[in-house]
Amino acid sequence: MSNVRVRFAPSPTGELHIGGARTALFNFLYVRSVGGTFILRIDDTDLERSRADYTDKLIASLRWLGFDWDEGPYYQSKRLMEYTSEAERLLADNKAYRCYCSIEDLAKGRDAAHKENRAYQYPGKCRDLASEAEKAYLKEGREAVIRLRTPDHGSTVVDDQIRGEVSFDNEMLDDFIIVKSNGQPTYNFASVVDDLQMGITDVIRAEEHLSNTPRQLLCALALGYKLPRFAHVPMILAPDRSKLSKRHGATSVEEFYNEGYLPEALVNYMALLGWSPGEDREILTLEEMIDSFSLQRVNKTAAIYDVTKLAWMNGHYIREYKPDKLAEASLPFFKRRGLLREELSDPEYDYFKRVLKAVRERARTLVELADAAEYFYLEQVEYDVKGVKKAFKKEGTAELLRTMIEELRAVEPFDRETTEAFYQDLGEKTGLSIGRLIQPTRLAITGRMGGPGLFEIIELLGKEKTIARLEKAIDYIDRYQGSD
RNA sequence: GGCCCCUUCGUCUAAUCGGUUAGGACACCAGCCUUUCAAGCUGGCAACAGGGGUUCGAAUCCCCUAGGGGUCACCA
Repeated sequence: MSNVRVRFAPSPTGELHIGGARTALFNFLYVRSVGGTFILRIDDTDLERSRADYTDKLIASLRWLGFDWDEGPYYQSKRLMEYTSEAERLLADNKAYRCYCSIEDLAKGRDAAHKENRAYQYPGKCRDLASEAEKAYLKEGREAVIRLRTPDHGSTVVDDQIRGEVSFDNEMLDDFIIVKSNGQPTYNFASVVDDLQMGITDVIRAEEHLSNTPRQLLCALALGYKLPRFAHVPMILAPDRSKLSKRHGATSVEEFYNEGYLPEALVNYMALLGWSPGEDREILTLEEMIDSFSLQRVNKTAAIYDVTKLAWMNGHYIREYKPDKLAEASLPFFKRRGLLREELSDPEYDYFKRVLKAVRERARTLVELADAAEYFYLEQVEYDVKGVKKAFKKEGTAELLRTMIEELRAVEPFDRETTEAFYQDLGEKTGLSIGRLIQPTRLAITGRMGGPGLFEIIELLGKEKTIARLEKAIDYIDRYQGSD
C-alpha cells in the first residue's frame, strides 16, 4: 500500500460522458498500479445545475465500468463549513477580501473588454476598500463575494506530469472569486480545499483544467498547504475535432450501455485513447492495463473518438464472453425488443443460450445481437427484398419447396447432421447445387440472406416451425408469381 | 483577441539518451475459407503540418509560420 491518493471529482450536471469516464479510468489505472487510495468526490457546489439523479447515474456508470473506489462519495455540498472557515482564515490574513461589485457592473466591464478584443480582468475595485465604504455598502444591503488577492508580478509554474513545466504570468490572473455571494465556494476554491484536506497526492484530470491550475496553485499557496502533483490528460474530441456534444451521437456511458456496448470493450477502447501499453497490444484486460499503466506513457495529443473501432472491439468481446455472461448481458436487450418475457423457464433459458451461440459471431453490439436472433422468436418472417429476387423468383422454386416439405416430414431425428445429409441427398437426386436448395430455404425460414449455418437454424427451429415457414413461402411465391 | 497546450497513415497509436525499408490496430481494397452473412487467415493502400536551423546524420533538439484545441464566469 502506497500513500498515493487520487480522486475522481465529477460534477452532477449531466450523465458521465466518455471524456469524464476516461479521466476516471486513468485515475483508476494509476492508483491501482501503485497501490494507492481512490476517492470519489461529487463536486456539486453549483446549486442551480447539480441534480441528485445525475449523481445516481454517475455512480451507476462508474460501477458498470468497474471502477471501484475506496473512499467516498464525498459531497462538496455537505462540506460548506470547511470552505467557509478556510475563506474566513484567508480574510483574516488579508489574503482575500470581500467585493461588493454588482453582477451588472462586472458584466459591463466584461462586455467592454470583449468589444475591445482584450481579456477581461477584474479591475480590483474593492481590493483595498476603506472601512467606511464597506459599511456604506452593507447599509445598502449589498451582498459580497470573496476574492483572492493574487500577486501582480512574477509567474506561477505548474509542474505537470504529462506536459512538464508550464508557466503562467501572474499579470494574466485577476483577483478571482473564491466564495459566491450565496456563500457557496467556487470550483477553484472548493476543489483546492478538498484536495488539500483529503490529502490528494495526484490530481489527474482533463486538459481543460490546465489553464485553471495557476489559480488553484495560488489558492493552495495562500492556504499554506503542500501542493499535489498534477497530470492533465488530453481531451477527447468529436470526429469534426470540436468538443464532444449531444449532436455527435452517443457520448455518455449510459448511452453506450443502451446501444449495446460491453463495459470491457468501452474500457479497453477508452484506455487506448491517449495511452498505449507499447508492444503493439490492443486487447487488454483491466488487470493487464493496470500492470502496464504509467502516466509517462499518456500522450499529449487530443484524441478523436471513432465508434467504428469501438464497435469492432465490442464485437470481439461479444465473441469472447462466456455463454452465461453473454446471456446475462444481452437478456435486457431481448426483453426490450419484445423477444423474451420477464421470467424465463429453464428450458427457455437454455434455448436462449443456444440461439446466442448461433448468432454471436455476427454481432458487434447487443442490439445487433437481438436483431440477429429475431426470427427465432417472432412468428412473422419478413422477406428481404433482394433475397426474394435472388432466391424466390427463380423458375420452379415453389415446386422445389413442395418436394422438400414432403420429404422433410419423414426426416428423423430433425437435427443438424440429419437435415444436412438430407439436403445433400436431395441435391444429388435433383441434380441441383446445394446452394440452390439452401438459398430459398434460408429466406423462407429466416427472411434473410445471411446468418448462421442453415442446419444450425433448422435444428433450433425444429421440424414444425421449419415446415410451417416453408409452406408460407410457397404461398407467397404462388401469390406473387410473375409480378415484379 | 490575450494566455496556455498540442501537431506521425482517414482514425487510435508505436518508434521514450538523434541512426528503423517509420511498426501495430480500426476502416478500406483484394484473395483464401465457406451453403449465405459474419468471423478468421493472408496480402495491399496509406503518415512524420510547412519552412528554417543544429548535426556526419532529425519524426526525435531549437526557432518561425500555419492549423487545431483549451481557457479567460458569482459553471465545473
